[in-house]
Amino acid sequence: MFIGTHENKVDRKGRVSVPASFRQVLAPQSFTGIVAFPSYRAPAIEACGMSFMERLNQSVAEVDLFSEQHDELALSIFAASHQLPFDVDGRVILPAELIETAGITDRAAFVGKGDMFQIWEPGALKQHLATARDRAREKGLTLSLRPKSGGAS
Amino acid sequence: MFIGTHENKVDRKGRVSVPASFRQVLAPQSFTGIVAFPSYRAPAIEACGMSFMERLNQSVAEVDLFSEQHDELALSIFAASHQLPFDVDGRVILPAELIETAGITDRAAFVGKGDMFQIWEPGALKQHLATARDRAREKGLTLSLRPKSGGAS
DNA sequence: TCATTGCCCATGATATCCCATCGGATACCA
DNA sequence: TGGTATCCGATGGGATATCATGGGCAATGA
Repeated sequence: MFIGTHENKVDRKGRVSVPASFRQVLAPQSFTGIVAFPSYRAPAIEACGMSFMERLNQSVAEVDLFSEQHDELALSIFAASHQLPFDVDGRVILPAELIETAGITDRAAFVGKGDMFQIWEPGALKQHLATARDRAREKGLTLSLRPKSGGAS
Repeated sequence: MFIGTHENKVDRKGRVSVPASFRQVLAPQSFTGIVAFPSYRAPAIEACGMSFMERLNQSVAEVDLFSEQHDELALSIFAASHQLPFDVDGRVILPAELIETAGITDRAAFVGKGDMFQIWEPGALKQHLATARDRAREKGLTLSLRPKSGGAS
């Protein structure tokens, strides 16, 4: 699972190290790299491993092929996504499009979210976390825990 | 899996490079090239590898997976399909018929849809993506994620 | 014969590989 | 306990491979 926050440098070539602990999560997967796409609701990059995308693809495949719904679903998931392979040292190059949506310049913050993680401009992340915490407190947000059975990983 | 959007140039001879990442997906298949046919509902070209066409063929044979209407649709797809072999450098020549349905001139945008991909005139794709995104949001399209193959998550 | 298609090579831009360095954390030793 | 050695992850930079693209030329077919 992707856990914790790690801030890394984006070098002059646009490369940034994916945190080692995140790479370990992805290590068993066939594609050695990440899949990244713009977040719908925040100025951030969402990212996951290839196997997560395969799960999404399976879900899409259950919708009738050539239906309008299938087309919309598939496009909204895959069109804006980028496959970012690791180099030998576990770095990726963030495409210009994603850099812009997140407002990233020379630093990038990786935030674990369990199955996925996000990549932020560090300042924007700090603000976002602060407001998120306040809102959660205001609303008194709670979480219902799933039962243990079923073999969660 | 076909992921992401790639815009390439159509040269004077009508050749266009299929994105390298798409070629890699097709590499293990027997036919080194793509299968393309006009989109049923959009001004675009639908495309996939030969093995996906074979799956389509099997699905048509098995009645329970496809309704009769889909059967007709699938047959018309086979009729309108073109096999487009790669040249040595991974380019294909789009037939005039497909060029016209998509309104392509000198640029072609390849957009991944998981098991398949589409080829668009870049401007038309941009519009289509915008409307598709709005529609998806309007309808509140959601996707029930399939459980991991190993167990519930 | 001409037009088209497929093969081959050249080119520029970019990404990838490979190696060196640096710093923090831990392990080790006296 | 203090000091040092070692490991590992992050970072920087030069050399190389890959990709998209353009053009020449030969094989093919009408």
